[in-house]
Amino acid sequence: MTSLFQNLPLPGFPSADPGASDAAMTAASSASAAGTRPAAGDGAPSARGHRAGPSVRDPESLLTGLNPQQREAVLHAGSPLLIVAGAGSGKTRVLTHRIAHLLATGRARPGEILAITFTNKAAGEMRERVEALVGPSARMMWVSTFHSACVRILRKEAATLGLRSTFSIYDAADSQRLMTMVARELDLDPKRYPPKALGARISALKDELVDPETFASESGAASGSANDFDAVLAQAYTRYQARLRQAHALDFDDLIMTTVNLLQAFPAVAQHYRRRFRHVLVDEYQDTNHAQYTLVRELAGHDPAMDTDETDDNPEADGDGDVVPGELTVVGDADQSIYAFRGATIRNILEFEADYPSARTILLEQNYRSTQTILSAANAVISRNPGRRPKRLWTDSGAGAQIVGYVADNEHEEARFVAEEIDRLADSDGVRPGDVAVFYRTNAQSRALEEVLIRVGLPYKVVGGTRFYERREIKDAVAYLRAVDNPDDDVNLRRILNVPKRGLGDRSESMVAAFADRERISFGAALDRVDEVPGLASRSANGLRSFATMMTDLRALAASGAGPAEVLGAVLDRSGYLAELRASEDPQDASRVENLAELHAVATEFEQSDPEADLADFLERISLVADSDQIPSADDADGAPKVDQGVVTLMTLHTAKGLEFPVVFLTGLEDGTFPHMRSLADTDQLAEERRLAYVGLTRARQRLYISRAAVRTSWGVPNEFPASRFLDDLPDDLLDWRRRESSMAALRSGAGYGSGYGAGGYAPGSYGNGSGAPRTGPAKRSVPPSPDGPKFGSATPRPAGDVPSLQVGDRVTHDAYGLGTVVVVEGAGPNAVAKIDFGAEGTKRLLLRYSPVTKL
DNA sequence: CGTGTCTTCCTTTTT
DNA sequence: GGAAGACACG
Repeated sequence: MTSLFQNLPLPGFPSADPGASDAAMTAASSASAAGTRPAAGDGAPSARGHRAGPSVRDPESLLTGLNPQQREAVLHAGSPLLIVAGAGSGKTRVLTHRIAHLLATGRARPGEILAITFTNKAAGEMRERVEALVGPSARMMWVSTFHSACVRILRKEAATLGLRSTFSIYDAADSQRLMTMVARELDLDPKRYPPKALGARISALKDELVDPETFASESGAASGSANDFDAVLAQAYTRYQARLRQAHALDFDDLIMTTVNLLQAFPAVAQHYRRRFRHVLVDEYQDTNHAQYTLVRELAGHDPAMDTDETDDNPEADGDGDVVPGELTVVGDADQSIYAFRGATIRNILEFEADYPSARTILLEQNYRSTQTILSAANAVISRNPGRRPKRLWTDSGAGAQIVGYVADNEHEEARFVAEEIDRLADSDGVRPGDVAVFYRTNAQSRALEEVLIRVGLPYKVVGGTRFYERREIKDAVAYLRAVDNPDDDVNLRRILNVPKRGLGDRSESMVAAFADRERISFGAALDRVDEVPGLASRSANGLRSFATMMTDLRALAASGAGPAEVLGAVLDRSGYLAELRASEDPQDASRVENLAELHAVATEFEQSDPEADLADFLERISLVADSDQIPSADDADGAPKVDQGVVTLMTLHTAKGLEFPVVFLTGLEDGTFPHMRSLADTDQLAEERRLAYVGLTRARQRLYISRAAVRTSWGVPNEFPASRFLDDLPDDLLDWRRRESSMAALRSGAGYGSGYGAGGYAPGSYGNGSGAPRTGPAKRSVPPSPDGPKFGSATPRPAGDVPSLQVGDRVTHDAYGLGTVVVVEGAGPNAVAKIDFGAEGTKRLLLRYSPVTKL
């Protein structure tokens, strides 16, 4: 989110940030934090570092307590710097001290610093910590996410690009709706060209800075030599961008790409920012994609092949010629790169030295977070990744407790174990709920955990998942606000046209749309001319007219200076949205009302923290909130008046990056769950899963638990999963298994089902330690399910030898789908995946080990 | 012509 | 077990 610098003036005119509360937007949990912050403009530091006035801090004192490498990283000057920071190696400390040192020595002024992080939370923390070191002047730095920084630049320079400075920002859901509209307009068969797939490809293209024209010519679409899909994609991309432009909107990827385009097309603009940002610092560099990488280069200046040292007292090259490049510092860890799926490329960090030949690299390997046991486990897992630069974390803080392992029969049992263990730790070690985090691979896994936590009464919070801003009622309300703010925002306008129901269906909508198309105006503009739209039934016309009037009135209200909260109130009122929900019997609708009240509270708070802000500012802020921005912090009282015990935090492994907890539960360690099914067949993806495991393991400070469920129900069907291959990598002596195998496995081996397993089978007691045996499912399909075991037999894994070896064209039969033909085979052996066409049943992608498929 | 229910996908991970 | 689209009904 953008809150931390919400009120910073645009580039070039530094002034104080009134300190808008950073935690205010933490979605559902928002209510608490804001009120405790200093009011806008009172100039008091919001954090602990109470140094009145422009504190001139002794630079030397900033080095105390740092190890030699950290110290070096703080002091380095004169060339690009890569800090390879292992997990828990004090990276944030180094970054903040480096910034503070720059300021304290006068090498930089606050306004000359641009620090980029991936999450707003990280940005807020960094700002607070620098401020604690050097005082309020720190507020003049730009500390923000890539996306927020780009929004700021784009709003300032909008005119240069012929863009409205009040452009809307489309989030993922908006983009997809727009893509669907585009696909329909182009009459695309949604089976062959799913809007989602098109959207994903377009997003990837933007990450690579490929614009529609370039794609059309490079893919051959322009010359007709492209394959079908690319030709369609080129068309869709072009149209999608046109629609965005027409709506005065940018999607997430545009924010970066457009900024890069701006800087590249207008050297004067680029120079302006280069002159301003003498120090560019990028956190989590391993997660940058190509567009972000280029953006950094544009902002920091290309490699200083020049070695004219940029001396301390002449940081400004006020020449008329090229600006002397600023100093670039990047921090990252290739082992923690977990966003390749969305375009991040490790290349950026691996080849930093090639990109910037004069770069200096500093390695931070000493870990200040975890016990040696935890680090050894993490090292063991990550060292299995091929082609990585060797790096070994170490600590001098001692071995600590063993890692506790647990094999549950199913996900409910697993959750019960987690809850009981948290309870036990509270009694025996005084562990508070707030000290504990539970991680999982996919959001869907949170459900079983939540059920148990509710039952035992442990306070918890799920971070991410069905996010506040993705709930239907919130999206609806926000769509209203967006449409009020930007009359040309077709996507949002059309979303709410018939919400709540006003008798305006597809028919009316498409007529208006057709009219808008013909007149080359936006949908919103067409609404204001309803009377000219041909062929409308009078009932529809009336409905449309009163809708248009309502929107006009709401816009007038917003223009008259009403704050976001007031506009929101008016929207909910006049649209009848609230009335409809209130009248409903559905208990779900009651909670929707509550959520809307929550949104209203957020808006009110926003208004109070910043009386100047208008609707557009509010919308911008809520567009850029991230999951990790809602992580409960210690001072986030969240309605707990008693001694603050905090709450257990549930989140995905991805969200967990950058965080640490005294106690960590890593759940769902099953092949197919984690590593995820869809990555089993691909080495690169598997390597990323392994890094994800590494990230998860290294979050723990003192205690680490790993667990798996033998049977896990995913979308209705209980499936049996074998132990995760990552468990094999953990040295036996680090582990204390509380339960080694599931009841079923014990039954099988104990009851003599073990014969016929061959080398791949499990001997009792050998669970989870690396015997080097090939990974196979422990199950034999003929075993009858136990009473509370899986009731659906179709997905029981089988020993490696049993997996049918299929070839394209083979005829097969499936227990549930019947006869089919193999279309594609991916991978081989136990992890082979086949696409099979079952005719009327459709084409399915099946992991053969789990599928009751028989070759005919 | 609009609304309600039935079916189909789905789920990696996110700014 | 959920949301979005397809289809049939009023």
